[in-house]
Amino acid sequence: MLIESAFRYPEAAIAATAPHSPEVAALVGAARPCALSYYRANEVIYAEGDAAGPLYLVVTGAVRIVRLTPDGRRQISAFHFAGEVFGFEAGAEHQDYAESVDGTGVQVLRPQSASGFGNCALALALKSLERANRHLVLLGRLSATERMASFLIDLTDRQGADGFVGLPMQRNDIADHLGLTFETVSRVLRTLKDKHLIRLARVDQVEILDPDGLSLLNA
Amino acid sequence: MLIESAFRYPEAAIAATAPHSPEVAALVGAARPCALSYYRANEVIYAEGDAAGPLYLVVTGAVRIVRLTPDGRRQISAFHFAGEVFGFEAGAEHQDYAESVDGTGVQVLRPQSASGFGNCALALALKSLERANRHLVLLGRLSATERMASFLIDLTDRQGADGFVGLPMQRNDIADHLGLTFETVSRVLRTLKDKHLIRLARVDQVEILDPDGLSLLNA
DNA sequence: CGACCAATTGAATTGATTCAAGGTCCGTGG
DNA sequence: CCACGGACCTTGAATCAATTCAATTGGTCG
Repeated sequence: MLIESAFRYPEAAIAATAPHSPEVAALVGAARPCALSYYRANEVIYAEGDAAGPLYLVVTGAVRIVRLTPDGRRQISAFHFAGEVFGFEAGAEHQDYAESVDGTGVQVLRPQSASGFGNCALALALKSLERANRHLVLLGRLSATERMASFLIDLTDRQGADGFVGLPMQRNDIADHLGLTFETVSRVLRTLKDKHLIRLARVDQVEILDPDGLSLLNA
Repeated sequence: MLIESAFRYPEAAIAATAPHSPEVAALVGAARPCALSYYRANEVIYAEGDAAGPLYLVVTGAVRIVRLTPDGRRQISAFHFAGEVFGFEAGAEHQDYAESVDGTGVQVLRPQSASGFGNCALALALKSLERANRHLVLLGRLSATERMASFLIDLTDRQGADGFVGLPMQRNDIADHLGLTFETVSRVLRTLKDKHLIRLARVDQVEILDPDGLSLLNA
């Protein structure tokens, strides 16, 4: 949907491979070695209509998975960070877009032994399904504040950080992920700040001051 | 969550097996024969915390998949009808409830050959994922009217009916699936009726008068 | 420095909810 | 057979959370 070129990068430019979960390690083992691609911000990794098949491992950076309504409204079904796998598709063609959020290194995974790959893929597909199902609750039943609290807690858990959470995506992306407008995202962050639950160290970095307080808002 | 007993029923009481999709047929082939259970309305098929593993094939009736927030708000992540498979779970324990909506026959599927079963399961798990992702767009970005139109079109497609759609679940269930209140569901159905897009033959049966008109509202 | 894009903040609007009556349907018991 | 009770559904009026519209501020890059 945006700029298209995805040029190769010297592997050295990509940070040391993130530690993988057992499921990801198994999948990588069952895949044959493929290109490691680097994308700058807002490039298309695959588009709606592209042939599905290979999976993708995020090595560095962040990826957003995007669906558009016919009239252009946007829903980001998920973000993926280093160590996570995306690209699952039921049919022959992708129904969504995968785009880099920031500078992003992506490893393509193609099946080596068909059966082994499939079995590893199942575990990860089920994780994606679980994620999606939890997000359905968020979109269907949580208030704006609760959505943001959930999102921040989720990011904290996945980034395994020290109380700081990176927000590499812009407010608009967060809004389209949480089913809100970017103005509301901005306002909610302000109220969380006013309640001393978070601190906005930078526009793209949040410090979690009170994880328990945030959890109470979570749902 | 509700009444617990699930008694066995004579197989004859259950209508002739619905024609299965190729994926479902393959899964049934790779499963060892297991109990066919009958549930009356609003019984629990599995609960949050129950051990995951087996899959379930809906033979007759309808099933709802439910998640609850800590304070009791409810999101129905999916409905399943005859010929559909549910019960996918990433971890060892279910994170949601499966409940019968009306009188429902369910076939339990347990792996016979581990690998064959897993490969068949992947295709169906991906279908569930695709469904969930489409529902994310509905919850995140569609208006109440659009949600209802989408829901009715989806049911039409899945029930393969002649312009009539059964609504075996009550308004409250529809609301908790579409992220609305039951009053809003009622009101939206009224406005669709006033626009001559549908007719409420009975409270649980909708006639689609103008599929194209509905599709225009779809998104 | 100036231009541009993203983020914040404020004020007015609105779609959906909440609260509150009724109405309909159906099974049960007199 | 019909009256009653309860569960579900419909409809109306008032409210509210989030959006829309509109500036303004902040940050980055040539």
